[in-house]
Amino acid sequence: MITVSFPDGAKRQYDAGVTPLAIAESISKGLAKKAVAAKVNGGWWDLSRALEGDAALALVTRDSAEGLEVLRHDAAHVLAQAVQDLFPGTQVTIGPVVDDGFYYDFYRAEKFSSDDFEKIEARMREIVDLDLPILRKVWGREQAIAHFKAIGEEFKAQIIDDIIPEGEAITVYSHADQWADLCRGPHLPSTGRLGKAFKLMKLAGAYWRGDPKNPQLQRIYGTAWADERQLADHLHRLEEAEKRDHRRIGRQQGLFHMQEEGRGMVFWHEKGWTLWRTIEAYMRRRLEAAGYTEVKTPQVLDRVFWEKSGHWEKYRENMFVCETVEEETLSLKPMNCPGHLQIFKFGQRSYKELPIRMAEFGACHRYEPSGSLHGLMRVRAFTQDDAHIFCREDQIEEEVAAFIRLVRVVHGDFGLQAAHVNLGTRPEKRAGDDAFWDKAEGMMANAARMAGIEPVIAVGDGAFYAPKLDFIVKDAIGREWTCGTIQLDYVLPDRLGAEYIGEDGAKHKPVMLHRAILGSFERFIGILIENYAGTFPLWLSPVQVTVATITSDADAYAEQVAAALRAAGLRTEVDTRNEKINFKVREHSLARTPVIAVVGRKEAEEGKVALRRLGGEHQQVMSLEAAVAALAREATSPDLR
RNA sequence: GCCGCCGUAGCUCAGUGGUAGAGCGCGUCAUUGGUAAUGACGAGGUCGGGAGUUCAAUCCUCCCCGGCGGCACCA
Repeated sequence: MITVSFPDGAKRQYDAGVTPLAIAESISKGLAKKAVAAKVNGGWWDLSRALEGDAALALVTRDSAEGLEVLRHDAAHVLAQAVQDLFPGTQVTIGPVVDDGFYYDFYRAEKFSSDDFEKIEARMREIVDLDLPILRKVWGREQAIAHFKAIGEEFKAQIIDDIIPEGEAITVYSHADQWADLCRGPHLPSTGRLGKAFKLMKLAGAYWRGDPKNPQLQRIYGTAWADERQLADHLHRLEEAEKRDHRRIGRQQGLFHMQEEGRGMVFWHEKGWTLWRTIEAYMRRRLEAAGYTEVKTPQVLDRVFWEKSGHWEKYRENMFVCETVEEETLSLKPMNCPGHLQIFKFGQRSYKELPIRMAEFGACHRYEPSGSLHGLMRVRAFTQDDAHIFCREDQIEEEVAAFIRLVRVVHGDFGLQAAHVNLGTRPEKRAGDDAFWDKAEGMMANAARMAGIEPVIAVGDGAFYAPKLDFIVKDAIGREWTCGTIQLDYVLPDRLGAEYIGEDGAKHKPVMLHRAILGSFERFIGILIENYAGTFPLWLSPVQVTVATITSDADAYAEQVAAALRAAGLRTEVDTRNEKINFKVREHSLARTPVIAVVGRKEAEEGKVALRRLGGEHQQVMSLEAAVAALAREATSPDLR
């Protein structure tokens, strides 16, 4: 007999060799049905794998996050079997679980097409219906390599050879005797338990082990859920997210466009640019209040300059380089930092001036790989809300902490919820010894704690010269975006010879903090469009009020109303077209105008306006003065409230 | 950059080996209507670009460009 203890503290006796599935059945039929795997003494365990000794057992059910992972992993295996059944000669590689689903990478000379999905899904459903038992076997290393080589699975053999450490048990899971895959597990007791709430989603290319020098594989993505309802919900969420796509809304609302002669470059139309300028004016005020000064540095600088900064050597591939008729070689700036250092170095600096917080809305150009471009999210010409804080080492923590507080306020003002803060620690390839990194990472973590935040450690994610903090926010539908960063830098000030005179009269090197809150205006506006789904709050909306007339008798009065609103700083348009009010209301509502001020003969006579809020069903009739005052108050930027 | 898919009117999309269609939008005219579509008429396309096959290509083939989804990249 063995003793099995449960998460709630209960203990029960079973015969040795009992399986978690049998235990689940002994507790309740429902539990047994919902179970997909188990945790034994904290580690994953198959439901059908016998327990030989005392154990702490937790059953994992299909409706839990961990249970879904097991399901998805099995879905990947069933996909792989289906593909190999239908397309003999296809080699399998790996098939992990990802957010919302799974994928499997295949190697096959012929191309898959999404037209094949239907056939593959049908075969997957057959495999589920067959309810094949999933069997776990432990093999010796040589046996496993020999087996996979013998059946032509070169990639699998390579995984064992290269990735799995000597001495580690090699487990193979099979679907009855039909199909087998190298896998760590755990897996369901049989394929029937997977259910049919899965769907193949898309086809993509991927490199074997992520390296472009390796063979190109074909990746099939799928999604899988505990039941049909969850699958339907997921597909619905995808549709909703697509409706928020900033490229679509940007076109619909006339915010911006891009065209092929300027890949990765944005043509900002009037409304989009208004949004930009509103954000910029807001940021300028926030920065000024936080003790920043603003500068502007050249767009194009000589090659020699970039050689000194190190960019010519390290960043050349991403730079837009141009030649002049006088045979100079110049480059558009990919970053603002070297420029800011020139301003710092101009004349002599005293420790009394530090910290210097030097901001620039710096327009940068980077030659990004063509395949990485994506709407406003990844562009080749962008404007950073950049700043560099030059300070003494003992000022770092305080500056970083103050920055974190500023970031939080700004993100909140744009309706973005703080998710977490990542501390990127020492990468493999790095400058500086361990003592330096210990100290630098410690300072960043400390600063975060000073601002009331426990950072999440992102191992190896730091810059090569120092650690950084990245700020992750959540948008209105729960998607996460990395927005805002602060990076420590001892290297560049040194390399470009920045110094200040200390209290002791000697020269010292300043430390530099690179930081951005929005990142780039382009990307941030893209995020905002998706966060608000194009329905911007009043203070941000490119058009805040549209004055719409009912009859042409009110045209003159409408202009008067608009003039009063504009005088109060409200971005106002007038619609005196010869159209019915229904038509105008519909059109301006679809255009997401926050306020429609309707004026007809009655309002003109009484000096009133009828305000209709976007999405609202009622109108508020009030005097023009009252409307102007109310709207002006509501439209106030959050930093001025 | 690599792999796959896609490219028809301003937008969303249908369609055929015999030089094209819808809805919305746009223009003109009529209509002055009280809170989510007034009606009539009209204009608008080298079917992404180039080459090839064919009596004939928007349709088939190849190359190029671009878009989309991934991968890789993001000192």
